[in-house]
Amino acid sequence: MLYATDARKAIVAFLRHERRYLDAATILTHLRRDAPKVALSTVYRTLELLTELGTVTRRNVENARTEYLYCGEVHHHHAVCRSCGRVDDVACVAMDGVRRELLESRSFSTITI
Amino acid sequence: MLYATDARKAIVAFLRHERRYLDAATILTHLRRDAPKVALSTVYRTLELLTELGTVTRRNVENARTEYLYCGEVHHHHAVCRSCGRVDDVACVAMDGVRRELLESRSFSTITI
DNA sequence: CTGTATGCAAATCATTTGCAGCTTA
DNA sequence: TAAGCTGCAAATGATTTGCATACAG
Repeated sequence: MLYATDARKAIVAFLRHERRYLDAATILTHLRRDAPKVALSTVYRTLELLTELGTVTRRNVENARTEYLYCGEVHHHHAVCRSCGRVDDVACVAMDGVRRELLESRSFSTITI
Repeated sequence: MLYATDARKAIVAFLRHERRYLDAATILTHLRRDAPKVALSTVYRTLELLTELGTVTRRNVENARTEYLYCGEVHHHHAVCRSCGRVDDVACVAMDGVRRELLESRSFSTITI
């Protein structure tokens, strides 16, 4: 059984509010406001859990770091602004044309976007 | 001035032959055959250099690792096989349709693929 | 109460860096 | 020879793990 602890609530609430990719250390820093004694390891463990639950996605970036983004449970895609990092949801169906184009332009048998 | 050292020659030759993304440790292991005393730090420094020269591209993958791929100097794209990791070059022009599709499907003003 | 989560510190793992000695041009 | 490399070992930085304690259900 999963426990709804304060640390977890705080992390989810924060990620849900900040709709952009963030790394664990940054999340911890922002968390200090309300939950001052949360440990970095707890942030990592929670992010790992949320990723498994499908509530959060990760991406690997430069300098051997990982960034996390809240994205609910329904499958969709993201458009990320290169200057401010803001993330915009893109409906699944909106990618169909792109997929078709890729399939036609070359000899791919399968394409996963 | 750049020196054409044995370590560098061996690394470039190997990457050129293995047309897939590999991490530094793996490259070193394969290198041991001909050049047994090459250090891991030399592999990293060489990969860094080759990346700056545009001969190699990097990608960030799971577990805080970086993988490198030999790709010459001419700008192009890659199609990567998910099962064997083999890489196929995709001419720049072949991506134009994809770019156009993306521009039309949503309100992007700029797209870099 | 009992299974889960947490904080803390120590352990890992990939990558980087300092430096004295070795090579290439 | 001199500028550029190299290996080695130690330093770094992100992430993970062990463990005894604290907490949710």
